[in-house]
Amino acid sequence: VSEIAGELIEQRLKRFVDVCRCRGLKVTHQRLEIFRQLASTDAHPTAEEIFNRVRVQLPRVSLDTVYRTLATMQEYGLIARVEALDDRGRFDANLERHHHFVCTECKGVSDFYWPSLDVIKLPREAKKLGEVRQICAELRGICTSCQSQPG
Amino acid sequence: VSEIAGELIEQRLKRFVDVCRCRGLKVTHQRLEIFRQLASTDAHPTAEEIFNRVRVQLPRVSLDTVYRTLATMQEYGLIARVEALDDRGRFDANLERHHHFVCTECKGVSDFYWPSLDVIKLPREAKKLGEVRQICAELRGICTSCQSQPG
DNA sequence: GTAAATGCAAATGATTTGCGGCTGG
DNA sequence: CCAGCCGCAAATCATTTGCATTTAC
Repeated sequence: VSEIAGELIEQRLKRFVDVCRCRGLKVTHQRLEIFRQLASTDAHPTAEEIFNRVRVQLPRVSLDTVYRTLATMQEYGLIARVEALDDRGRFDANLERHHHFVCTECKGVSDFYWPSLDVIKLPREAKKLGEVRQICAELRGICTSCQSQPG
Repeated sequence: VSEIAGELIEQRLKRFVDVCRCRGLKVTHQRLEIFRQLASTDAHPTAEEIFNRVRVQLPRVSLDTVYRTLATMQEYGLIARVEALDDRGRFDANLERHHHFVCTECKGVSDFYWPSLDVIKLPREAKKLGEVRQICAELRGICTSCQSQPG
């Protein structure tokens, strides 16, 4: 979990605004701020975490707007929804093909890249199940942060 | 999604009863029937689906008992909980190390085995995130059944 | 007999929705 | 202007919990 470069945030925001304009989505303060918060982190926040951050800038925003906005953004391919180990949905503005490391201790999710997985040979048995479009890897283990702070 | 051999079901039930006895879990009708239903399918049913099947044999069973029982069984390593594409939890009596094929159309989950994934070289980047204990692969695509029945 | 398990009903927590008012284009 | 968006409050859906009763061992 680290900072996202301001340059990358700007680039993501630009694309966001462009896509909204092209597709007829209104660029409201709420949508901008929700997207900005998501684009500024790689921590895969939940809707509630995003809500709490957006609140600082827009105190009148409501949690249901955050949910509605995240759902809309996902529909339009502007963000991704991550299925994590705990029950709540988590969101991600990183749309580059990547995989997840999930800490079984703190439930934190980190991204990593693994291009060779896209050209790996699948077991015959798997191919028989259907047409495979994507291979998603999830590494489970203990993150460095949890290793250093036992308990 | 196919039938499970009666022999395998019996084997799973035997282990279930043995583990319950050893660990002091009472072998109730409800627990037996819930486990039997789960051991008899590879369709990764939800709690509600299991409830509906168990109901046929035990009409007085309640949904909360099914939830409680599934949670207990998971704690004792008797079954596994599967995180799927939709929101509800799904359960599995197959405890052999395996991976999942998820159909993005019908949300169905199928098991397959991929032993070579356990000895694969991880990207350096991934190793830096923490101690990897397990690699879980999820293949996403269209299952043969959805391919043949378009719509 | 007794602790654990169950059924019932009510609570919870995340997410969704109906609706009247607000606002970006 | 006005369709789309928002905030509010109430609904929904999966899952959990408190409690009195029943049951496996």
